[in-house]
Amino acid sequence: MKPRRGALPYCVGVLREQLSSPTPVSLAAFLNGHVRSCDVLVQVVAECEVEYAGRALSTADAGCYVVMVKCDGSLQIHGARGVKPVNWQPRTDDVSAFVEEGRCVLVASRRSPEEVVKVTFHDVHLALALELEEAGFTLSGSEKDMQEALARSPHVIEQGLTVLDRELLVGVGGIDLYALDRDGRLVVVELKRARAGHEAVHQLARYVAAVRLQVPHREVRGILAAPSVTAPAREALTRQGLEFVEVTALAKSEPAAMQGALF
Amino acid sequence: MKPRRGALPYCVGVLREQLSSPTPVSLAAFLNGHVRSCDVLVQVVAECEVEYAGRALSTADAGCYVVMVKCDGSLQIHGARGVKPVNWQPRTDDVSAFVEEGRCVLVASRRSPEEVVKVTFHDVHLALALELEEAGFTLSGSEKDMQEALARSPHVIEQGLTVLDRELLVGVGGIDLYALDRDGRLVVVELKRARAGHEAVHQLARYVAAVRLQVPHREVRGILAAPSVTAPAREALTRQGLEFVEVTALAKSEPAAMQGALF
DNA sequence: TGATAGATTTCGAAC
DNA sequence: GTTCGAAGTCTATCA
Repeated sequence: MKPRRGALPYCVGVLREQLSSPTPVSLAAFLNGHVRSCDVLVQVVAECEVEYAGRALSTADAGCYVVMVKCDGSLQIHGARGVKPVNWQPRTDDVSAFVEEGRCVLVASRRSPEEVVKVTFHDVHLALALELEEAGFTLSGSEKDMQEALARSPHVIEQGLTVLDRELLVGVGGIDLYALDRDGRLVVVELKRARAGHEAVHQLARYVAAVRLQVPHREVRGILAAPSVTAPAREALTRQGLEFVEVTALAKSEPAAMQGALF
Repeated sequence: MKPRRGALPYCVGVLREQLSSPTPVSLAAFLNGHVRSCDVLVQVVAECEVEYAGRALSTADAGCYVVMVKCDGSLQIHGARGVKPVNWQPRTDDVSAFVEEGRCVLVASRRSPEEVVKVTFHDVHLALALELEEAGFTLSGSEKDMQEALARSPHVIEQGLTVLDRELLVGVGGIDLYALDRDGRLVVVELKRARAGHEAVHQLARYVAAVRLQVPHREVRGILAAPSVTAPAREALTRQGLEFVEVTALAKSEPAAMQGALF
């Protein structure tokens, strides 16, 4: 790595390069040099304005933001508040910087959908190139985990339930759990990892209708399995002759143990 | 601002404070001193591991991440790829740092839902406190804009249409546009800024049913207005005696002009 | 490539 | 606080 104007002496290891108050030319060179480099995350803290054109149009007035370009070409511009960036681009086909009218401009574009984010830098306070490491990540408690757990222990939903299939496709969309109750009736189970609203009821109703259409001679039950339901959703269930069963998303011991470990 | 161990000389303006390779004690002091300060965004680049317990459970193995805490208490931990952080917490009730077994630990928690994110710092490369500025932001092309435009020019949907109401509440949810056609029939219009799927059809059907219930003696039409529909959604519309009208989300001239301005 | 559904969705508005 | 729906949602999966 050759040192640049404004580069600091401790640019080793994770911190590949740091520029303090770079000129537009050196910022553009810095950006073009590091963007999309393997495992390098580029960050610029600057007064800048941001324009977006694509599925919608937006303008962020000149203000101080943190601009982040990751090695996969994703771009995000963070303001003072919120997890969500002010502007972003999850995938880009091209990210490049240039100097225009004495200012460094970063343009990130993608086709399909055709979109552009343009960042015009005014005062640049800091530019960093960081070399991050990928590390293992595990998540549990998704709907998929819940489905696997209930497929192993269907009695949690109802005594005598036998699972016939998971992710059974009926027309469009898939039935989370397709089962047989103790009386030989078909059971369509729709799972929700969190409180269920009427969309969940609608989904369940669609699947039940699809099964009834395919198997007209059999009785078909519909069960919404979730940790809780909203009141209107429960009414909708009752109205349509569907059922609700309370199931907790995570094994009860797990979160408690985790909470204990954290405090 | 009093200078800390490792603080750099150019800590003025936007860059409130910068620490290079701080000790666990100084990092904890730094975090507790800056977190939730007005307009201050705190960032730490470090080898760390992250645990999350709440709606789900997750663990990120020790690796190099960018940890960001904004002044509203939101937390996000970014890895090398993607706009989405590895871990995050959109709202927190408490963010605090302390030293545990010789390591700085950051804990961000919230009640309702009860959630905790714990970051254990190993090697800390950089810690920044940045003072960001809020600036104006405008977005156009949202469904709300579309609704306003169509309320002004309902003939775009159909000749002779008269808008009676917008966001009319019927039971749960609101009718985007409630209108009267040239023959005096009531018209429920559901808008979508992007391609509409069967959820949009379901929404429309619910609203139409609600209006028919409230006004049993009147004929009620249902129109889905969107730039396009999926094939299954179109079938569902036909099946339920509902209609589709193609409306483009943005005025055709706008995006083209914007694109031109950007390149 | 298109369609569907999940997501620790986030975010904001209405009640 | 609850409920609901939009979002520039994003992302993975499957036909």
